Amino acid sequence: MQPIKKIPARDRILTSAHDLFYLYGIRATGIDRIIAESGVAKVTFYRHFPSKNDLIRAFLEYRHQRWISWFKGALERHGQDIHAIVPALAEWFHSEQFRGCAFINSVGELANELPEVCEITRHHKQHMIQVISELVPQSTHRDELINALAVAIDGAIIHAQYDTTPENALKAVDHIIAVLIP
Amino acid sequence: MQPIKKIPARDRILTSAHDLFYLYGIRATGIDRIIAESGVAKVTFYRHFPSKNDLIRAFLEYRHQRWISWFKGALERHGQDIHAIVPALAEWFHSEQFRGCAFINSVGELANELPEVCEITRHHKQHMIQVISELVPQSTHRDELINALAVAIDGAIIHAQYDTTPENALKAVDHIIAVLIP
DNA sequence: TTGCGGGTAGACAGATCTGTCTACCTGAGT
DNA sequence: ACTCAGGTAGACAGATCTGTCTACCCGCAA
Repeated sequence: MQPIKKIPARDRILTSAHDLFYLYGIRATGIDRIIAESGVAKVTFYRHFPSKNDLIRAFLEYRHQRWISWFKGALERHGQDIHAIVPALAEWFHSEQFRGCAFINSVGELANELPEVCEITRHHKQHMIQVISELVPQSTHRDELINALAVAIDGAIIHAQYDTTPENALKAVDHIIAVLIP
Repeated sequence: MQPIKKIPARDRILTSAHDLFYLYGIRATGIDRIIAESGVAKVTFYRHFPSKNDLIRAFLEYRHQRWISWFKGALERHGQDIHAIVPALAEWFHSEQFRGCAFINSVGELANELPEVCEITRHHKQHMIQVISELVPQSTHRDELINALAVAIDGAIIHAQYDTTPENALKAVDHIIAVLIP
C-alpha cells in the first residue's frame, strides 16, 4: 500500500485544485481550501504556484490533457466513427461529477480579468475539433460540417449542465449529426 | 432635462448591477462597487435587497425581461421567420457589450451555491424556445427541430463568446438551420 | 404643521482572501 | 557524516467582502 503522501506535492495540489475549481468554480474556491484538501503546507503551495493565476493556468492545462485523453478513449471504445460521439458524450453527461465544460465555465467567470482563458479555451476546442475531425470521412463541405458539429457539441454540454437530465441535449446532437451527414 | 437622480434608487441599483454582473461576473463584483456605480447609499441598497443573493435573483429576472423583449424585436425586424434567427444573433454577437449568455455564465459560476439559477435558466431558455417556435411552421418532427435549434443557438452563443470573431458561430447556426428544415 | 416614505454619508464588525515570513523536519545521495 | 532538495506548521499583514448601525435630510400630503 503506497501511502498518499508519496505523491509529490505539486500533483496533490493540482488534483485538489482541479476537483474544487471544477465543482465549485474558480473564484468560489480559496487557496486555503486547496491547501487543506491537498494536505500541503502554505509555503509549499506558493513555491509551486507563486500566485493563484499561475494555479489557474496550470489547472486549465491539466484539465485539457485529462479531458482530451478521456475523450479519445471514449470515442475509441464506442467504435471510433461519427456515431461514437453521442454515446461518448452520454458517458460524460451522466457521470456523477459532470459540471459542464471547465473551459466554458472559466471563460464566463474570468475572461475579463484573465484574458488568456479565451485563448486557452480556443486551443482546447481546436484540439477537440481535431479529434472529432478524424471521425469524419473526406467529403464536400467537410469544414462546415465539423464547425457545425463543434457548435452543436458545445450547446449540448451547456444544456446537459443546466437541464434536469441530459437526454434532450443528447437527442439534439444525435438529430443534428443525422441531418448533417450526407 | 430630467436629472439622473430622479430615477428611483431600486432601478439605478438594478441597472448598475446588471452592467457590472454581466461584464465582470457576479462573484467578481462586490456590493460596494454596485453602490458606488449606482450612486446610492448602502442602507438604501440593503433596504431594497436584503442580501446579495436577492440582488442576483432580481438581476436574472431583469435580464430575462430585457433580453427576451430585445430578442422578439430583433426577430420581427429581420422578417419574423426562421431565417431571422441568424441576423438577430449576429446583431447581438457583434454588439460592444456582448459577453455571452448571462444565464449560462451564472450557471457556471453559481450553480453549486445557488441551485435555483439552473431552474431560472431553464425558464429563460424555455421562454426563448417558445419565441423561436413561433417562427417554425407546423411540420413532422417539429419538437425535435426546435430542440436541436435551441442547442445549436446555445452553442453559438458560447462560441461567439470565446472566439475571436462570431463568424464561425453564425455560419454554424446558418448551416444547421439549412439542413434541419425539410 | 406634522408625519412619514424614501433617501444620504460613512464608520464599523467580522469573515475571508491572497500572499509573506520564520523556524523547523526528513530522507536520499555522496 | 554532511548536504540539500523538498517538505511542514502556523502566525501575520493587508486588502476586500457582506452586512449592520447611527444620525441626519428633504419633499409632499393630510
